[in-house]
Amino acid sequence: MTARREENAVGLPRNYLRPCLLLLLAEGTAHGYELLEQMSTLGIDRVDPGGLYRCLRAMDEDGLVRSAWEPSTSGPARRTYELTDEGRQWLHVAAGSLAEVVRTLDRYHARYAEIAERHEPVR
Amino acid sequence: MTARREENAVGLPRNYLRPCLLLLLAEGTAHGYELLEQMSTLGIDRVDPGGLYRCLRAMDEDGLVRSAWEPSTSGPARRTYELTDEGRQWLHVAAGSLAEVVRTLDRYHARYAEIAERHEPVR
DNA sequence: CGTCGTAGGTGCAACATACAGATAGCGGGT
DNA sequence: ACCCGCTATCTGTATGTTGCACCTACGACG
Repeated sequence: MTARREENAVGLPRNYLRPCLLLLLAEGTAHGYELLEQMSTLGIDRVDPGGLYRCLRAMDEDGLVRSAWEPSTSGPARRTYELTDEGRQWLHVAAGSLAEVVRTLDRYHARYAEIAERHEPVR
Repeated sequence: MTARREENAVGLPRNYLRPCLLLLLAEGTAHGYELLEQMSTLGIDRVDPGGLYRCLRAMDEDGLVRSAWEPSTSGPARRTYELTDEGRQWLHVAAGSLAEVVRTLDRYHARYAEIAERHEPVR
């Protein structure tokens, strides 16, 4: 039970993190913590740092990004991530998929509106 | 490893099945197998029957739908599902959440288009 | 009788995500 | 010197959602 985060709510697409990170990296090289903060500008707050770093490493292994340790002048060392050509391609594909999702969801909504009308007469 | 079903592609929202079934049921009482076939009209092909029936039973337990066995004249017995008021409410909420998802995805796309422009100059 | 179409169902493994820490460097305050 | 808070990365584990592979059962048709 444990009242989980929120009674099974419908949420963002599966595997949404990857396209988000790729987009941010397409806008410019960055390191993990920076990306973590910028995620909120994409409409996601409360990103799990663990998941984010794991995702970055997975993308590194998949060759979508290239990483390099950057000795910091102050504070702990940071790993900067740079998008590869393959990553850019992947981003393009993902953007297409997301557009497809939007189309599907629009169809859903149109259909929902139709039946909702029947319940709430024109005011 | 097992060659993963499909290179981790980005897909539809989490828990999308529920809102879909609720919408179809809002259009009229139906039984599982019927819903299974109608799912394709919502843009989802290849729905897993197991998952669908499980989802229906879960919604029944949650009070979103009411089910009744219908003795069939020919073929196996079928269980018909009817939307409850609570289910209708839930559908409304879910539709709102999905609209929110679309808004988020639109923002994503706008931002993607901006950087894509830089790579493909105006032709 | 075998097989097809209808109808509902179980069990399990893989995967994605959430939660909860651990570690570690640096700077500021006391 | 010590702790605290901020930056920064990472691990371990529980939980939830999905997909895959099956199984049962009824009726009709050849």
